[in-house]
Amino acid sequence: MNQRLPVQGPQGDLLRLVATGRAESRAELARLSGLAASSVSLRVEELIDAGLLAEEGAGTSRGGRRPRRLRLSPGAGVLAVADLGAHHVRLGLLDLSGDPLVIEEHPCDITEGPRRTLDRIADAFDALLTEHVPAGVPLRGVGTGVPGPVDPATLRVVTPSRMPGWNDFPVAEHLATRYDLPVLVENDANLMAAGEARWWPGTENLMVVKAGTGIGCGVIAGGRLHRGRGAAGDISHVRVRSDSSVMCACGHPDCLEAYASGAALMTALTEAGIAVTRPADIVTLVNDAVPEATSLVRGAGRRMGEVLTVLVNFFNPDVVAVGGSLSAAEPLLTSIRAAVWERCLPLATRDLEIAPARAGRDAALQGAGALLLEAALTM
Amino acid sequence: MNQRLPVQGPQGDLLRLVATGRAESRAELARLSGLAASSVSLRVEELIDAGLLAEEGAGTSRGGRRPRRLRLSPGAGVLAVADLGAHHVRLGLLDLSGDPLVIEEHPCDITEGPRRTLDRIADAFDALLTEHVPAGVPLRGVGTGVPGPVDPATLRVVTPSRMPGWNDFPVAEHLATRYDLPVLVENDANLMAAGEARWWPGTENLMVVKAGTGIGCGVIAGGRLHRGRGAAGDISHVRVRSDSSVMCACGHPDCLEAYASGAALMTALTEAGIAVTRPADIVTLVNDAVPEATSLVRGAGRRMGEVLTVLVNFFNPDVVAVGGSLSAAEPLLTSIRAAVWERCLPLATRDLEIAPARAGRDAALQGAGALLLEAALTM
DNA sequence: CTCACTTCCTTCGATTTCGAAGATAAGCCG
DNA sequence: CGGCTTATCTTCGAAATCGAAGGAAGTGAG
Repeated sequence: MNQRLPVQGPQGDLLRLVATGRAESRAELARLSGLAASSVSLRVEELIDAGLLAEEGAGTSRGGRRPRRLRLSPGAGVLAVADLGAHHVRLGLLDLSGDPLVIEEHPCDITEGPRRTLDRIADAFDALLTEHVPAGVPLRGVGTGVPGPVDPATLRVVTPSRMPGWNDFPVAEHLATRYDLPVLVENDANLMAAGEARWWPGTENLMVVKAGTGIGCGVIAGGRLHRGRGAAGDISHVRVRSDSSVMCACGHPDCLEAYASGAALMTALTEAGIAVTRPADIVTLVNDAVPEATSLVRGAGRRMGEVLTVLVNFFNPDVVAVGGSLSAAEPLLTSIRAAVWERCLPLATRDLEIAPARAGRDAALQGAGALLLEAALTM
Repeated sequence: MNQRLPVQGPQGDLLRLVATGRAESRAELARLSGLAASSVSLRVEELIDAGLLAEEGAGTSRGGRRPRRLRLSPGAGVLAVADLGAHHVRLGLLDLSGDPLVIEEHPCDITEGPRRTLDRIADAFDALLTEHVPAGVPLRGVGTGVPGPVDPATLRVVTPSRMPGWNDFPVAEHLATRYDLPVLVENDANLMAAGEARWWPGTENLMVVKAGTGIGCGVIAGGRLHRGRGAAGDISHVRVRSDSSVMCACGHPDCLEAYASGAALMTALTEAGIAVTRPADIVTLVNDAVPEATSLVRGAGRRMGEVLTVLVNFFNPDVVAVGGSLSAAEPLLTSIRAAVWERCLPLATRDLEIAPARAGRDAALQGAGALLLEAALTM
């Protein structure tokens, strides 16, 4: 089950081009890889013989002979990916194109510490593999998202605020002892950004904002995930303008999170005598036109927009995608847009799109697949 | 004089590695290019025969035989680069390693419009070429920085605020009619960032802040210049927190530029009855311990730091380099640091360096050389 | 329908690149 | 000084890659 991919050389490039959906025929592979068409044919032949690629019907003509469409063979392998949240873990299996085979969600308490949590995930992987993957189809890589910063150099979790016992734990190494395979460990917002990027083809610079219980943000710069030193994308502890002064858990006053996160909105609603237990409840209230909820969401959007103004001027992205459970509340996006359009430089907003996230609930898992694929097919 | 470089294939890679200073010997070339040592030797032989590379003595041993040091041949060619400011143009010739051969500064009024300005620059180039470059040494590329946003797709200047007559002018095309060569047109802050990056080897993510008459910023993300859609790096029109309210030229209140730019400081000093005509005068006043000047610079630094706080959390760079004429005033950097350290996430500032820019006055020209080289040796 | 044209893919000899082995030139150390 | 180690660079047969030519399979115009 641990058979390595025979993809050291140019074959890896070809496989990756097909896996990521960038190429579907030998001709496209030749164009994108820079190899001669004849070499592509030879390599593709080998990949088909190795059971990694498969021919599947014909594509649409571009004015000449129709291309023979190439796909990753279903037997080429699977990836096991997880997205660890505070109380739940979402995990599943993907094929090598990053498309989901099976995804499920389990309750899970990260305060149990890294070992138990990771072992639970691995057990769940094993169960899914036995049930859904025929014998002989190899597992090609394992990846997980964690709700905290990850040092990209060591793949350890660093100074996570809500993950007691995880600080400096070598997550990747621990998983690698159980799976002798490429292992990916990444912050959940970063994974979400990587997943969302698949839904915006051609978009080189993308910001993905996750408005849920907290406020997360992932960044795609130049088509690649921007990690910085592992902490990139934090926008929740930016100081916002405000009349009063609210202390944030981080010890500073007036953080965005203290005003605009789902948690902050829930607190405010509860204080107003309106019962909510999850951010999704806020969306329901807004849809039911409860004025307090709508007004709060508007304020949250305006404050997020205010922060995004700075970042849009600076980063000048093509797209700002807004996801997370709160994003289902219409007024959020509207007021973010209003704030950004009003205050940003015209040049920065000229072609800017501020839009709902497209990837849906499995964004992070899709992102894990995309990154893992790159890793698994590069070595 | 317009002989193209014979560098389509892997030879281009090798030449680029030598030109950018990343490799100095055949062995290093082999390690960095991924080619076999034997292939490298063959290619290098050809490049030497073509007069592009030259052997120059021996390098230092790493424990075995000493490498034969490779350099770009002085006859390999030159680049002509300019950095256009509001009242001056700084221009010169570089060798293919990006090192300056000759640099001079002319007064120049960009309000004369693009044609006359660019023709003046080209005339100056021609004069320098006749005087400083032996016949037979070809010009390999031409580049210029402009004090406004450049659309990376069309290489036109777009909606520049202080360049009347330049809007949408095809700068690159105009230069290309005179020089049948690779042409580079780029925003000046971006060039400065590209130039500064040469002085921070190994630094993948870098912000360069230029504190002069205005406030500019260039961004290196993942080792490459981040352009966004052409407007990236603007930080001058970010709203800062303030008690009073000052209107900025852009039409919005309380822009950073209205408080912390050299122009704003000069206005404030003049109003206080202290005569200044250039940002450099402010530095003199600070060095002479004039309290009003020092206090103003401190305030400017604090406000810049406030804005940088947001960006450091978001972008999580390795280095923030502060340049521009105001950066010579000690208190500026100090108060920027204080603001960032105080408010940023510990994780983001853990390994952050906020330091004076290293590249000096010719940063933009060096950047033009670096980018142009990439362009000239890639095609 | 025919014919010109485009695109996709393969065949095959020429060229490039590789990689193992060896030659060359140092440093280290007793 | 003279082996021993390390590193750089070259030689040469094997393997991969290229590119021109051509066959295959489509489109579209007359």
